[in-house]
Amino acid sequence: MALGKDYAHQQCSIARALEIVGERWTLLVVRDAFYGVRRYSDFLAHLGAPRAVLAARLQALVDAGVLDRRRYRESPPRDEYVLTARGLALWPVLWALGAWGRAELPGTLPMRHFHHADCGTELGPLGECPACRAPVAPADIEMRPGTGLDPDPADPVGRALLAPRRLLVPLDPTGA
Amino acid sequence: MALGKDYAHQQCSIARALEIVGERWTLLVVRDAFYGVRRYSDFLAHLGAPRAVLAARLQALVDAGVLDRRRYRESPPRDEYVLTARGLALWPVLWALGAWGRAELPGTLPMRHFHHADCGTELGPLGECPACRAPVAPADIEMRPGTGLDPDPADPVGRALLAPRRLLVPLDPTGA
DNA sequence: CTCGTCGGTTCGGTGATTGAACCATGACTC
DNA sequence: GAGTCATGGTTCAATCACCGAACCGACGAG
Repeated sequence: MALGKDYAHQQCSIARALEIVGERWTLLVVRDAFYGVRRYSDFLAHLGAPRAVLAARLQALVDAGVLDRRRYRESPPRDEYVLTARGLALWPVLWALGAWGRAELPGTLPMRHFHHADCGTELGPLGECPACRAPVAPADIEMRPGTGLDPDPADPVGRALLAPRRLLVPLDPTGA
Repeated sequence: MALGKDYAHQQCSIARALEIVGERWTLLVVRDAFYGVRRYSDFLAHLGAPRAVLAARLQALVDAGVLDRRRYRESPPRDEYVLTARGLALWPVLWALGAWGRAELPGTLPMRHFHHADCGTELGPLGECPACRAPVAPADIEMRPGTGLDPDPADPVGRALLAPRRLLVPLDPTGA
């Protein structure tokens, strides 16, 4: 989108945030990173985005300091993309979007449920734990499948994400 | 973006939300609606988006039930775009984006401050009132200019938004 | 009757996105 | 060491969205 050019004159933190995460596919890449996806091929399989776009988005997110690209194996050389602290701080944005989609867009069953891993309570509308009355960090959230989820997705990443799992735990589609 | 086509297979509330508000300019239109902007020409002056794009976004938001288009004068016929309940529910999304931009993107002064109108306390990072310890509805938020704001914007809408004002109160650029 | 405003639509040019094909590296197999 | 496969991209033509500028119709004012 080349947002930097067009939103530059906007005197607004929202516009500045959208310059970074407002492009097509970008927030879905970040969402998958929270779900534990780390590798190019897994993002590709789960998102269905064109390869060139995915490569551009990953690079832009690394440049923006949202993702960190790091070598996890030397031979053959393989890199993975991991959320930085700045990327982890995007969780409230994803939560707010998901909560709005669940509450305001009719005609669908719940896709995924999010629980406070420590106590098992399902998170409230603001992403907080109603039992502990405190905000819950992404690392302390357990994701469980809902009734609206396709029980047999075509891609291996989607299948691996059917199991209850904690956010941010690295995904291994082959092991599922 | 024609998101409906491409995100359709995504089993995710976030993706469904982005189908509606994920396009370029869309969330900035909604932001301006919270600031009190209601008329086509005011959106145009404040956003700087191309006229055709703005018309398409307004229509899409009306179709999605986020904005309501209603006649406020018969002669000459004039319509205004007002947030519906579904649109008002988007406030947490805008707040989360703005909070992330303020906290994580370095090198700028605060643009705007948001206070609980009832008690005057500045809102906390989750959009809640630290004094009252409760979430604050958009209608109860007062917006005050920050030091990072351009003190003399070119467009009349930007000038009208320099004064402290409550969210959702209709904007009248000519009266400022 | 002319001018100005408002709320758009239309238009040609430019830039981004898409799907498909291709490629480089390294491991694994025979 | 030749062939094959997996990974992680890049390249390419075609399409689509976006852009700025111009135009248009309804209406009111002078």
